[in-house]
Amino acid sequence: MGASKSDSFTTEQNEIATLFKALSHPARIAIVEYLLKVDSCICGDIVNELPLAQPTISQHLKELKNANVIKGSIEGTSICYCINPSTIDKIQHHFSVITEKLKNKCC
Amino acid sequence: MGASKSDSFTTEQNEIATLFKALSHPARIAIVEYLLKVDSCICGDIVNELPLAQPTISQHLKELKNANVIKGSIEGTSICYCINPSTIDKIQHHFSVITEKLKNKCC
DNA sequence: TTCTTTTATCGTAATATTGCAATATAATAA
DNA sequence: TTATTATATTGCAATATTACGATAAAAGAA
Repeated sequence: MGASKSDSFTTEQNEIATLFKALSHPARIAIVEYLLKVDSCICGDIVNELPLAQPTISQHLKELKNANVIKGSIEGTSICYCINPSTIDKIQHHFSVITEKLKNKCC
Repeated sequence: MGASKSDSFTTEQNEIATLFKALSHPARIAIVEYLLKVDSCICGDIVNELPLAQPTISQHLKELKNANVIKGSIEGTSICYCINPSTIDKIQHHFSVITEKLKNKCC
């Protein structure tokens, strides 16, 4: 074996895990931070900003897009990527539920 | 190549990525959810709860512990695992910073 | 049209993750 | 002491991820 047994878990568990996986690489964190810094941007900017080759960044952008962390829209010759606020909300909600459950509990 | 170029990114970027990586597997999400449900628990409970073999769960617990998502303390013959609230706080803070930056911005 | 720019995809090598059987370790019970 | 119970570690096969050179595709410029 070696593949994760995703069938054995709920859809919700798989979804939130997929979301976290999208954010589990420093390059993708750096991309999100850069998008936040400049609000929206052209992909070429990211290629100049990060110490990775263009195909690698394109691949990371694809993963972030698949997980709905970012959105991309064609703008002339290049593509404008930006953060998808609803996904950020979703993650934040997940943690606020955890925080709520942690209240009045100790170990 | 194949290894992630973590040297090329900041310590903070690597730290938060490592945290997300710990939460990027449905089994580990299920473990966190179970710990929240019962507050604290004995590892054996988790083995009975999840559709994975004992060594696999032990491995997932180790990863969660390494990332400080959970804490484990010896309690007689078994080990009591529970959520580490400060790590949850750290992640939540990360997202509140993002949410703050997203305000007054649009794409 | 051809050239240039921007981004995506393909192919592939290096490395990491996942899962589990077998085994080891540690602590209590008999 | 020898079980028994609970958890960890080892070793390994299957699979996934990461990175990038080469190449393709798409769109505007000359």
